[in-house]
Amino acid sequence: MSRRAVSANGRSGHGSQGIPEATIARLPVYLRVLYAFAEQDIPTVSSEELAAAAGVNSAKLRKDLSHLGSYGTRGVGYDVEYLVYQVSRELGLTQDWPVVIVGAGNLGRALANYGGFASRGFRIAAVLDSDPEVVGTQIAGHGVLDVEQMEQVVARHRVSIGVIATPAGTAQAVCDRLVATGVTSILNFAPVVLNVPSGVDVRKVDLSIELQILAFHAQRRSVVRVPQDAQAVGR
Amino acid sequence: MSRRAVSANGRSGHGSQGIPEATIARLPVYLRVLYAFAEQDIPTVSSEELAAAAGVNSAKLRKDLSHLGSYGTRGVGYDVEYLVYQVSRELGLTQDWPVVIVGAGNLGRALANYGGFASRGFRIAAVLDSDPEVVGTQIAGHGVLDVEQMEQVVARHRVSIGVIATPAGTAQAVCDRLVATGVTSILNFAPVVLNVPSGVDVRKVDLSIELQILAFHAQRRSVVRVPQDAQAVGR
DNA sequence: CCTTGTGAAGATATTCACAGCA
DNA sequence: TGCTGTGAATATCTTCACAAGG
Repeated sequence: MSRRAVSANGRSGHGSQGIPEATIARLPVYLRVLYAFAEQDIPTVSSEELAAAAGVNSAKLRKDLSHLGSYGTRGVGYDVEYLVYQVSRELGLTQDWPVVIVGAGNLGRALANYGGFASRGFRIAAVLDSDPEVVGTQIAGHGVLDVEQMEQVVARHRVSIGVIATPAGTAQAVCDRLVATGVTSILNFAPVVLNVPSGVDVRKVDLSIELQILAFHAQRRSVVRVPQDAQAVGR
Repeated sequence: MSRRAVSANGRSGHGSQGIPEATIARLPVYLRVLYAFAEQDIPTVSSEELAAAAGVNSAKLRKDLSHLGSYGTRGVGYDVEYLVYQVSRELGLTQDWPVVIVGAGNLGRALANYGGFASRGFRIAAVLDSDPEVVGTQIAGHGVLDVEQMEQVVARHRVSIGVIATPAGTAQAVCDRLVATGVTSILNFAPVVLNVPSGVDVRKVDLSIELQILAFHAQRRSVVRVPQDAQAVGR
């Protein structure tokens, strides 16, 4: 799956320390499901219900949540509102994260228009591109700026998260430049392995890798006909 | 990380059996790097070189490759061409995978235009949408078809991989319908947990989850100033 | 009672370190 | 000699199963 750079054992000084990476990766899913429960005005959920909705088993969910603290009530379950707050806080979503998107092609446009982007904590500070044809056009309410303005944009909006949606060929150069301006978290959609100095966190989203993993399993299925129930599914 | 449904221990009859899931997830990266070496006409690579380019450590790379067989030469390294072939074969990329994309919004368009899509094994059989405004328009050389034609398209092109690029609200319905027509591998871009019967493999790509994981680490970094070298990076 | 929180067991994954072979 | 392939050691993650507690 994805790339992780920072070793994540910074051991925070306050309450919770050393939350496992695998747990971190699931918290956003729990959070989304919790919001769904909240919207239906459901006040409390059991680990069983939450787990089912999130597609994991309940022991795992309980252990995950136990890393944040003891926020449940035995015999009852978890208070939805309260847990939303605690998970949000743990993920750092109680603060605002200005994001800069580099690359205003099809993908950049899709990202800028993606609803879940603006919601809950993330805000597009700017969309940048190097193509003079594209610079100046309007995308999701943002005028596309020239990539030359990266330094000013990052400084002015205190951007710490950069999204790379450029072609593979320019991704490393864009990345270097983002890092040079002080961006320390990068989400990379270009199909290349980025080289970054230590202290910079890179995550990768790669369509073709996902497809290839699917192909592997599909092939496997068609080669050996799997016995009826030698399969497990995420509920 | 991502979701995996099939338990993947089908134990194939021929040479290789039981390749770990973590290894499978890295093979596409190795493959991409190998292609880059091949393009530069480099005939052989050591595990050290390959690992560096792929952003992993060399012991891991060697162990990964050892699951496919003994394709290296001690004292020399791996033959690039040969390894490309072996990895491709293992991933099932020596055959053609027709893919149907459901949802022709910004994201669907971006996916259809994504170059790496058409390359190496994957072929867009059709792009479907339910919006009469969109049906009939042209995307990346494909006329958008009505989602009502899903069954015919899947049958005619023997599609086994479906990509869901619809809004969250309709994703489950689209998924159910794909499954009903016989699609057993699904790549989901909608921010929902899909329910599928056993035997169907779902992978999820979720922008906002990746952002939230980045936010967690970014917050962590800003709260506790990490000692200079208590960090490890993917090269 | 019912459900959380968690030690302990088990399963996977990573890394080390070196034997074995070209 | 140099690099692969791999047992053994370690670290991480998942699952079980039950004590603790509202």
